[in-house]
This record gives sequence, C-alpha cells and structure tokens, in this order.
Amino acid sequence: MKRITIEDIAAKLNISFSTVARALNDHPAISDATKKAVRETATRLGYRQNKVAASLRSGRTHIIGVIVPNLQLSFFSSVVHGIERVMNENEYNILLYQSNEQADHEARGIDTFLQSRVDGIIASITQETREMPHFAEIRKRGIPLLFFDRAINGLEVPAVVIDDFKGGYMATKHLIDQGYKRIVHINTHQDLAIFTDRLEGYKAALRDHHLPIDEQYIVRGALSLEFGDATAQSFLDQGLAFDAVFAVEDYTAMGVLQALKRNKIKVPKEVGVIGFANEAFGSLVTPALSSIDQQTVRMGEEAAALFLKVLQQKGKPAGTPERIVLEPLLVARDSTAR
Amino acid sequence: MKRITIEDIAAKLNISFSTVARALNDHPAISDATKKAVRETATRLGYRQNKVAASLRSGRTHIIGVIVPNLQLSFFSSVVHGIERVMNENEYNILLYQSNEQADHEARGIDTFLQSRVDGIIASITQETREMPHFAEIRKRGIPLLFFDRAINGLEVPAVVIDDFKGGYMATKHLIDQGYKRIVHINTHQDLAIFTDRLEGYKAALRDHHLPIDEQYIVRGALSLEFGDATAQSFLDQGLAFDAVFAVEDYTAMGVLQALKRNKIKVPKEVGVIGFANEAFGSLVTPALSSIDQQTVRMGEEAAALFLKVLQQKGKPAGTPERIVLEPLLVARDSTAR
DNA sequence: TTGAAAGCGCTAACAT
DNA sequence: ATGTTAGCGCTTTCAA
Repeated sequence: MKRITIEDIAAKLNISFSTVARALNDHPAISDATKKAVRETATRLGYRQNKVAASLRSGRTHIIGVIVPNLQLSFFSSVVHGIERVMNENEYNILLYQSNEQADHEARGIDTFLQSRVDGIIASITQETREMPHFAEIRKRGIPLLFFDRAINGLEVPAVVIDDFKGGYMATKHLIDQGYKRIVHINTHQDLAIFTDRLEGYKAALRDHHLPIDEQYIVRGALSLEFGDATAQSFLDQGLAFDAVFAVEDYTAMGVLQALKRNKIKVPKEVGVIGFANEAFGSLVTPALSSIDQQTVRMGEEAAALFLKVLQQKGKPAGTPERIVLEPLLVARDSTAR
Repeated sequence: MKRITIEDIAAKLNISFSTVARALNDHPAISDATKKAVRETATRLGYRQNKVAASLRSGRTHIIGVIVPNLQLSFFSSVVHGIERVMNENEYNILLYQSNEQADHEARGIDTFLQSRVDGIIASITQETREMPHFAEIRKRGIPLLFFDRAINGLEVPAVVIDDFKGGYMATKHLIDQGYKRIVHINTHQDLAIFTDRLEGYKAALRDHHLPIDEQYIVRGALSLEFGDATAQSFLDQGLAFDAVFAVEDYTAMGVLQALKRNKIKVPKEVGVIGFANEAFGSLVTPALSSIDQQTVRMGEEAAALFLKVLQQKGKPAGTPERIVLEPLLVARDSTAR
C-alpha cells in the first residue's frame, strides 16, 4: 500500500504541495477555503504526516528523551507517569531508556538520544555516575537538560528535587515529638546526595533537640528489607538500647518492623519506626508504617512543566538554572503513634 | 556549534561521503584501513549519526511504540520495564504513551505512532476499547502489532497474555483444597476478558469440585480496597455465611482482609482470602496475602521477544499469529493457610 | 494568497 | 574498494 504524501493531496486538488503543507500546518496566509479542501482530502485519503521528514527538515523532533535507572521501582514509574502526562498534553512524546543503574549504560542511552535528535533530555542519574562527559556533551550541543531527584552537583542544570535534608529532619523530629529518644538511623553506602542529605537531616534534628549523635546508631548497608531486619536484630542481640528507628527507605523500615514483631517488641509502644518514600504497602501493613512522602507524580509533572519553560527560553540569556525543591510530606501512621 | 556530518569526515579524509557512510555502517566492501581512519576521525570530530535522516531514507526508525493505560499501575510499569530491557538489547528504542484508559486518547497515541513511523506497536488496550478502527489501521499499513495482557478478541494479532481462566481456577481450587467451601468471588463491572476469564475459572473450579455456584456469592463492583471492605462487611451484616473470598485483584482482597480484621474474624482460620496480581504489599501485610502471580516482567520480556520474531518475519507468509500464554503462579501465603 | 525551489543528512542502487 | 547520484517527504525562503 502506497503511502500518501502531501504531493498526492496537491495533485488531487491541482495546487502546489507547499500550499498543502501550509494548509495542514494552519499557516495564516492560506485561505480558509483551501485549508478546508486540503483537510478534507487529507482525511479522505488517509494521509498522515511523516514526522521523520518534518523533523529532518525543521531540526525539531518533538521528542524528549527520559532516562531513569529502573522503571520497576515505583518511584521512577510514578515520576515518568507524571512527565509523560504533562509532556503529552503539550504535544511532546517520550523516548524511554533505562540505565539499569550502570553509568556506561546511561552513557549509551544519552548517545542514542543525541543520535535521535531529541529536543531535550530529562534524567535521573545512576548510583555510579561520577564523571559526566556525556552530560557535558548534552550541554555543549545546546540541548535542554533537566534532572529530577538525583542530580549531578556542580553541573549547572535545572532540576526538580525534594528537600531530602528536610525530609530526614522531619522524620527524626516527628519521632522526637512523639517522645522517642534513642533513635537508630539506617542509611546506605550508596554515595548519592539524596541519601546523605537525609542523614544530615537526622543529625540536625538530634542536634536541635539536644540529643546526642552516636555514630554507633548510624548504620549503613543495602537498601533492603533484609538489611533492616538484620540491623534491628543485631541491635537487639548486642543489647544496644533504642526506642526508635528512622530508615532511609520504606523496605528497610519494613524489615525493622518484622524483626521487632519476631522479637515481640511492641510498635509503637516500645519502639517507633518511620521510613521514607511512602510506598503503597505502608498504609496496608500492621502497624501501618509512618513515612515521608516524596510527591512522585507531582515531581514528574513539575519536571515536565519546568522543562517546557526551559524549551521556550532556549537561546535566551541563560542565568542561573531554576531549581524546584518540593516539600517532603510527613505521613504519620500507627508505627510512630505513641 | 555546527553539527558534524559524514561530509565533514569525508572532507577531512579526502574521500567521498558515501565511503564514510559505508565505513560507519561496517560495510564489507570497505577496507579495514579506511574504516579505521573514518572511525577515528568521527570520534575526533564528535560525530554522531543523525538517525532522523537515516530513518527518512531507509524507512526504518528502530523505534517501537508502546501504549499502556497507565504507567502508575505496577503491573504496567513492570511489563514496560521488561519490554524496554529486551528491546534495548536489540537496538530498539521505546516511544511511550499512556492512554489513561480512554479510547480516544488511545486512538491519538496510535496516530502519533503512525506519524512517527514507528517500526511496530505494542499495546495493552483500555477498558473502553470496543471498536478498533485505529488498530485496524495499523494492520492495514503493515506495521507489526502485538498485544499484551489485554488483547482485542477477533483481531488476528499476536499476543502475550496469562491464562486468566486458569488463574481463577487455581485460586479457587487452592481455597477448596484448603478446606474452604462457601467461597465468595468479588469481580468487576469492567468488561475485559482478563476479568471475566477469572470468573469463569472460579465457576469451573466450583463445578469440578461439586460445589454449588450461587450468583449471590458473585459480586461485581469497583476494583478497590474500599469495595472489598464494603462487600465483606455487607455479607457479614446480612448474615450470609461464607468461609473464603477470592478477589479478582489484590487491593480488593486487602479490603476484605481489613473488614474481617475489624469484625474480629480470624484469617485464615475462619475465613480464607486470596487475591490476584501478587502486588508487592501482599508478602508484607499480616496475615500475608495469598495471590496469583502474573509474571509481569517476564510478560514484557516475552512480548518483546515475540515482537522481534514478528519483525523478522515481516513480509513472510502470515499464518495464524502466535499467542504466548503464560502460566499463572499460585503464591500461597498465610491468608489461606488453614 | 500561492508557487517554485532548495536542502535537511543520510541510504542504496548503479557505476567505475 | 570507492565514487556518483538520486531521492526519502517534508519546511522554509524567495518570488510572484
């Protein structure tokens, strides 16, 4: 089946193909009568614009590359959901890439984006990303770039993040407000600002409330239910007294909850537990898990909105790139309801 | 900054630009020396192929359109995760679109895909999709199409699904095997085969085990925790005896669990509960929720693999489209452990 | 208000 | 083993 082009429409109507092109693009200089005729013929013939040809000529694809570590994590799929929704409303499409938390994979993805001539790139970097020649390359080519959640410090790029420091502070302060005093914090070895910021928030809250910061009560390991469980168990085994746990992430907190239950320790009466991320399971477990909500869908929507703004400003005086910092939200549930 | 093209490389090396193109595409007729020189120069100049131009000329974009109802549902994001992973390994990129469960939105997405000249489309239809002129259009244009999970019956299209009938049967049989006899089934009004098949599986299992099928025990409503809760409560209020519930979906089952707990009814001793989908929360709640696993990531991987096969066969004798039916997996946990 | 013509950067058929 | 040439289907400038 031969594909219909604007030339076919032009031939049918005995006008030039550039008039057809203008009519389809709603060019102001074309008469309404011509536009109407062109559109009708286009529909009748089943014409569909060839965006590839249009992109080659115009230099714009109306495609945004979105690269995330892993779409199976609900955090990222929620953000991408938000990005796609808003971009879609604004006539942009999303080219999706998963970096799988590997820097080389990420570099390949960005290379693909550049080759595909995307109009812009939205990224959340991998744990491994240290050097950033590929990100620098994006800038050098003048392609709009935006980070969300995990941003590269030092690179002047607009970003949408949440205030992880504040989140860590809020979680810890909430525990303190509920009367807990010996608060264990479980973090990770991963060297990402989002995690170290939460730790700093924890420390600041303790400091502000004149509670001691004990390095023994700051544990680092894998982000997993198992590590949360093992950590709580190890504290119990060693007889290290504690009356609350702030885990850097909900699954870890869930592990703590399971270890406590196994050891017949009452939550929230004897020990309070709070996580971070507000995963779907938090409201369903018993006791319901307190957490910090990251406004994931909103983060995606804000990222898309900011991005559209950047696209419009393209070429304009740069200035300091905008940085949107979303508020973390405390979700207090039973696990801290002393 | 001027963009580098193959002509720039050709000029630097005093060869023709088509030799450069061949060298970059590893054409067998080009000498190794030339290839080496071309590649080095390309790297040195920071050349990046313009895929848009290549696509316009070759007619192939190496882009697959993927359209799903909503990426925020873990089912779909898991499948898309699997699809992207496998497609990526095979040099295909994913153009992502959310239909938001609206048929007209879905039609627009497909239109965009056609305009973007994607090499193929992978779709899971909306609840609303009844007529399918846009899907028929895809076929008419000879663009490979594949459905996963939610397929359109009657359209001869390859698909990857799970055996929902068998899943419904397994869930019900499991309850029966555990000694439950009065089994309520909560389903939905949504007229999708995946849901009616589960209902049929429920009926068949009852029949095979000589248990009565009582329409009063088959309830239809929203897919939500609230409806599960309300349904269980209503059975209790009416004094309708039951000793098990098979919910068509995990959140509904979770609602049932909550209603039973509120009414001090012991699970699994007095009433057994099983859901469907094996959502992440199932293993974390108390009692842990039994469910039917749908192998979501695998579904995406199989969809991508089958799709690659279809792409290769393009133009070959058609025959009956392949249909991969994945086995549902019983995940027996505490909520049915009588 | 419309037409003519150039060209975006490649691929691929044909020629040497 | 390499060069020449003709488009792919549009957008956009210039001309009428």
